[in-house]
Amino acid sequence: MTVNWVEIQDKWQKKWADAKLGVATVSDKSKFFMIFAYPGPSGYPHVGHMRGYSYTDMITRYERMQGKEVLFPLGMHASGNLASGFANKIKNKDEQWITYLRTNGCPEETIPTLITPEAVIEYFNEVYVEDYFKKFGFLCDWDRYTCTTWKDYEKFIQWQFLKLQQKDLLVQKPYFATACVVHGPVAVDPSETDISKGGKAEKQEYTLLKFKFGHDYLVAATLRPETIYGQTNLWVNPLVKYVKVEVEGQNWIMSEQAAEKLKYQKDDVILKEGINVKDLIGKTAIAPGIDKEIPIFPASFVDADMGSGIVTCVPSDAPYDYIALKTLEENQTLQSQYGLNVNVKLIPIIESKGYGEFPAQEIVQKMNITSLEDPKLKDATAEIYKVGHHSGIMRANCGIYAGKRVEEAKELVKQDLIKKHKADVFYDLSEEVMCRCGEPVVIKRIDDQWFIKYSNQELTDKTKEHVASMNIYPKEYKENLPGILDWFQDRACVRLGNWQGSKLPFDDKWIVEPIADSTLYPVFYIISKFTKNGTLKVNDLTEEFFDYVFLGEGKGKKAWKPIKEEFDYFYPLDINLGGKEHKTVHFPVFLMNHVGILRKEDWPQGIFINNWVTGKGSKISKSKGGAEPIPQAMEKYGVDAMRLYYAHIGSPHADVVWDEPVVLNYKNQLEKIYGLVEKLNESNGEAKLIDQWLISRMYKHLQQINDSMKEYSLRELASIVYFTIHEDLRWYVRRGGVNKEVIHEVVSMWLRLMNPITPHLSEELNPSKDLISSSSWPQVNESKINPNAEAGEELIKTAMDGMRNVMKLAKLEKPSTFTLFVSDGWRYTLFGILAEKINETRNVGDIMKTVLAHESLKEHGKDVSRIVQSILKDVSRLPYVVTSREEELAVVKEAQNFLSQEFDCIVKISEDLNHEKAKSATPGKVGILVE
RNA sequence: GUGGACGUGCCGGAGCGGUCAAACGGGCUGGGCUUAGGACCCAGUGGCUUAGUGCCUACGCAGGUUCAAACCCUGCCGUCCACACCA
Repeated sequence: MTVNWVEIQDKWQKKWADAKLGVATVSDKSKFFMIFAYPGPSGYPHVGHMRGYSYTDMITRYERMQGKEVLFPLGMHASGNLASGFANKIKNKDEQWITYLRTNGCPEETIPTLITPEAVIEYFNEVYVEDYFKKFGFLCDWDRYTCTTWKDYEKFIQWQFLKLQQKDLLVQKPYFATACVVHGPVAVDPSETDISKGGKAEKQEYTLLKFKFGHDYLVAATLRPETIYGQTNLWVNPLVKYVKVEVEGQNWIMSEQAAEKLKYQKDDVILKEGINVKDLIGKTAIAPGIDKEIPIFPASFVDADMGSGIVTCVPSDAPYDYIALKTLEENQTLQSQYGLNVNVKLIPIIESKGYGEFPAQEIVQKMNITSLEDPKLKDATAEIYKVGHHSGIMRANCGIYAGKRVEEAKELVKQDLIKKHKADVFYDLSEEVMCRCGEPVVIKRIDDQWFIKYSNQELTDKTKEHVASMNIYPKEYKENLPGILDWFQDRACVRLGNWQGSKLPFDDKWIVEPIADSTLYPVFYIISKFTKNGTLKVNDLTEEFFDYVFLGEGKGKKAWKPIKEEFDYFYPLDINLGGKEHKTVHFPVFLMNHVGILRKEDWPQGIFINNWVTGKGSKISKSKGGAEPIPQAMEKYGVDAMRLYYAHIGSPHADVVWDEPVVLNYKNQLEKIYGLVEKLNESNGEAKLIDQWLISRMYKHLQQINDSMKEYSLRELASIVYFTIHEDLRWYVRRGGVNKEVIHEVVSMWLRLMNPITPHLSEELNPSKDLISSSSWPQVNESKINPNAEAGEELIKTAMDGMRNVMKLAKLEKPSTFTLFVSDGWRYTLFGILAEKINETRNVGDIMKTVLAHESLKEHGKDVSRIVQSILKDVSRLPYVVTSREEELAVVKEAQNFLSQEFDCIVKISEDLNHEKAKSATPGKVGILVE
């Protein structure tokens, strides 16, 4: 059978739109407001993105069916430089990107127009909504769609920053930013949106040690200031060009490259002259902190691009230093070339776990490293650094730091040296980074950088307290959040340069940085409706207006009343859903801005974290595949199959792998269901015993679903609806169920349960005119839950198994006659004394307590455990409620009918309780005799 | 480094102290249907078995708590993720 999914999708999406199902208005119902972290215009959404988005639609559909007034709005986070990055690639006719646009269905004539950020944003505003969200069946309130680069949004952000300032949550202080030498600040991260190279680079804080050298200073950059006590000499590289520069009135000597970088971090770095390396080697300098004169030696491993191009040598704890020293000691030619007499004694300074006095020496010997070229040196350094940092204790010769942990001493030594002007701070990148424009990226000091004061103790405490009352899924994240909030420090919130975004209201050279302008925005969906429909003009969005609507301050104009009413109705936000990448930045700032600015009753109520869809064996990415374009995927699998895949393949809070055959399986499953429902609809027959079973099962499933949906366990919902119920219905059909009324009742329930995950299928299979998407969730009817009916089916299944087994053993192809011996099991009463307890509770622990407490069982002594186990097994098999033997036999009669058909043979029932087969049968089951 | 998560059958993944040789899918094997393939339907899929759903061995490794542990505790090994102008 083939189902035309595309046609079905289009048909129902149109009907939903016509019925305006997504439109949210103030009503007397209770409300449900949910969003997902809006996307940015970085490209087309891929199968990974659609996962979390789909969850939002599933949850809001579920809540809508619970009778809530649902607000599910959407927007585009276009701030930052994603759009300009995108536009630049098209402008530069980047083949890869143009192909990417084509494969994703961008019309040929549109491609050349996407050369400005504005055009890119506009294009994606359209594409996201029309080709992705609507096509995925999302029931959003499109009247509220917003984009962060629109004028009305800017007004809102400016208000937000005014409030932050008024609440003293903004501060200006120096900042060391990663910046392109031409374009200003850029983001250095693995996604490489701003840069063309070096995404993995880290900003490292070096301590710049100043070695007195005559009237000048040699400056050596180190990541381990605490090791100054072990310094034996300085390293310079004879092949590196060194220069003398004037910095803050002093002369510093460093590599030319370092001086270049330092210009961005210090004022007035004036180049004075080049230095001849030969004038350095063999001389001495005064080491800071220990005030000791140490020699300057040559070493080839010193890199002009790293740090200052001068390295202080600590051979006891730095493998490179140790090997370099060894090499030099053994190289008499080199020594005499520079007139050196190298005879260095190692100084033990750190007590590292598992190592002796000289960890560097030890590890180098252990790893058999003899040359500076050995790549293992890197690992050795990392290992020593790790052990030293982690477990190290400063030894007795380390002055006032003796006995302190390395971790602690590091910071103290640094601070102390800086205070005494014997050191400075220098930032550098751990590897080379290039801007998209081809210029190098450096670390640049910005003096008047604005920060949001997330370190504010009151704000942090209030937020932590609020988190405790929130609904957060998964719960592990709820436990982590307080820690994250404590750790969260002040964060730069504006940037200089040509970015998309809102201007800072009181200092308009700054553009609000994209993370800072996406923190409080759920409130804006209240406003966007009115700016879009013309009720509000951009100029109406004054501080007074926002204060009135969002904070309830002031009297407000009459025209603002309905807007405030909407805000008061829909706020607070019930759930904000976002990927796990948002855990440490987006969600904390989202919370803190709400807490910092809004009234307590408007603080968010919930967070839902969804994990990723990964490619097979690797992260999903545009180049590596796995990023199957959605339009093609929708056609190939159908939207419902994809939604079901998302819901069922794994917990929302675990990563899953995008695996085509698996998605096809889900499509297949849906088609099986489609076929089954069609077949069921043709049924028109008698009521049978099995009807009660089916109805009972359905209500039990519903109960279970309702239970798990309290936590939005979409996987559980999917599992029951698409697999367990499907299986039940197949059994129903197999057992000859044909009751039209029952089928109608069950299918109608089933379709409604399907709506959150596969809305199109549910509508398509619905015979009635009313939309399932606007119907209500089925109600549990406990009186229809019938344990006896279920027990009966259990018996039939067991008898079937038994018969099959017996046939196999007797090697019978087709026996003529079976006799079923009904054991006395239904009234079987484990040890007599337990009967009451078992009837009272099915809880094994409770039964257990009775067993253990009972005198007469003590005789079983040491073997209690075993007895307990056997009792428990029997408990589990006792089919629910003890009834009369007549009822028992009625069920067996049912089995008799069914089994004789199934096996095409004669099935008899014997009531002979003394027959050996009846006696040997497990309680609650049947003994079987075959002839 | 800091913080977090995870490790179950041929595979994906349930189970979160007793109804567990382990749901549900997939794969594989056998049977049915069919001209054939696909789809669909049925059965089987740790080992041994005196056949009684009985015994044994299993849920990364090693211990511990308990009448009872895949599930709780401790240590170890391994995998993955987030860490601040990327949203």
